Amino acid sequence: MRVSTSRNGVASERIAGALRDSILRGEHPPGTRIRQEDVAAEFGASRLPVREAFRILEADGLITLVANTGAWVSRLSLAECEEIYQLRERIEPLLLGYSILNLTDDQLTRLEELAIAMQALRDPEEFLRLDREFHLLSYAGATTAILGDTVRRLWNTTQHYRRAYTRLLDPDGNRIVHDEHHMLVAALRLGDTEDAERVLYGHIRRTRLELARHPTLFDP
Amino acid sequence: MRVSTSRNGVASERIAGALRDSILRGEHPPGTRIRQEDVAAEFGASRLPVREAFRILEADGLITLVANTGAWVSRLSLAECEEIYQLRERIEPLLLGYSILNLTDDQLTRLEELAIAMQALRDPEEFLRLDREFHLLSYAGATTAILGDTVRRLWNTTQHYRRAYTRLLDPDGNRIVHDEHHMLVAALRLGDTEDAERVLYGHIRRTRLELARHPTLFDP
DNA sequence: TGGCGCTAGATTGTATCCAACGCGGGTTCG
DNA sequence: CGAACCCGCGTTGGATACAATCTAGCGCCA
Repeated sequence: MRVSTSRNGVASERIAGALRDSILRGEHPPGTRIRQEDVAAEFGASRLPVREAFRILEADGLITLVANTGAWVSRLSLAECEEIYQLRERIEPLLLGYSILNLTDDQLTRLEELAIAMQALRDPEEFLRLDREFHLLSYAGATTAILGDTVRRLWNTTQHYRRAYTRLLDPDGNRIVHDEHHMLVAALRLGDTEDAERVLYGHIRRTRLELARHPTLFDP
Repeated sequence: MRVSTSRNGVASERIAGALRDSILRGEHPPGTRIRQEDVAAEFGASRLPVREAFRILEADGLITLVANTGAWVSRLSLAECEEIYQLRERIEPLLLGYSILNLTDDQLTRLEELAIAMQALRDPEEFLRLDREFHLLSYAGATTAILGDTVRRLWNTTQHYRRAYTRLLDPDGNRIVHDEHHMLVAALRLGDTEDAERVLYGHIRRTRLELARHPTLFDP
């Protein structure tokens, strides 16, 4: 999965990238209004590239545009979030299958490091970062374009709720998450596609069920 | 699945919608360059809303933008098309599962009409239109937002290649397609989710394998 | 007192104008 | 004769200026 580097120096894409990152970092929680002029001033540009950036982010599902009215950071209901997780359950094993046989030894080593490092973390923000790196790295062997982009979009739209969930979690109580990560690494090392896909499926599914047990995360 | 009607009168979205339709109708085959000024003149607008429309269509995967250079109607390789079909195999049964129990009698009747009507058609263009209506209607009972949009995007990006494939097909030789459609309708009528999902999976998978037997469709 | 309509301000949508970038043809030099 | 460079044109990218639309707050009236 090719990580789309800031493809070119065009302002609208730079702005879209920076805005995306700041939303993913949680600097603008769902429901926050984003004004064109504010963003334009922040980046020293006119409102024109900002509008194009908004279109890009709308397509990413990160913001919601209403004509003649404005832009807001997208909000998910619990039902929508479950929908996305069910999508992920079915898609990500496929992507992993494309990736598994092309992972290098260095990447496998890094995956194992990440799985170990995550166990010791107490800061939810750090966990979120490493967990994202872990899973996206496990897809790095896939050369697919559409599939990879789709998965990354699903990760992005749910990032805020993953953060909220991680926050209220006991850092020591989610041992099963780490077990699953280690099982995944083991299967990847063996090149055991079937096992890797099944572990990943269960990992995502379990998270979906956990999320559903905390509906208040989705209250406005 | 809610069909997104032209949400509002904003020029950029009207233009995007009209351009999308004309691409889906095959008026601009993959690889065709699309100039901002031409489109602006066609719609009696300035280039500004056209640029926003391009961003929308780029996110749809219908056109490909290159900074400072231009926009082209997106082209798919065989590998990418297979990727999309594998995605569809996994996603559309899920969407169908959301839909099946909410389909009305009228919708089921219409589905049966479509399945019958398609058998008699000799014009590939007509077949394409009805086949699309058939499948999207079978998802009409689903209230999901993200899932429905994702599926529609996958249909849109592959539309041209479905057309090309349909064209070189003997109208009488694809009897199995119609059998599958009828089996699907029967399962939907019974509310047999498992059977409906399996038939749909096989339908999409078989089409993928057929496409793979015609690699020349994807030559530039 | 509560609901409705109106107006002023803010915010978004569009058009016109200028700058920057890429591509292609022609020329020149090895 | 071929290849590299350079310049000019066409196309896209961006900024400013103006029009259209929405929201919020106020006053009026039942």
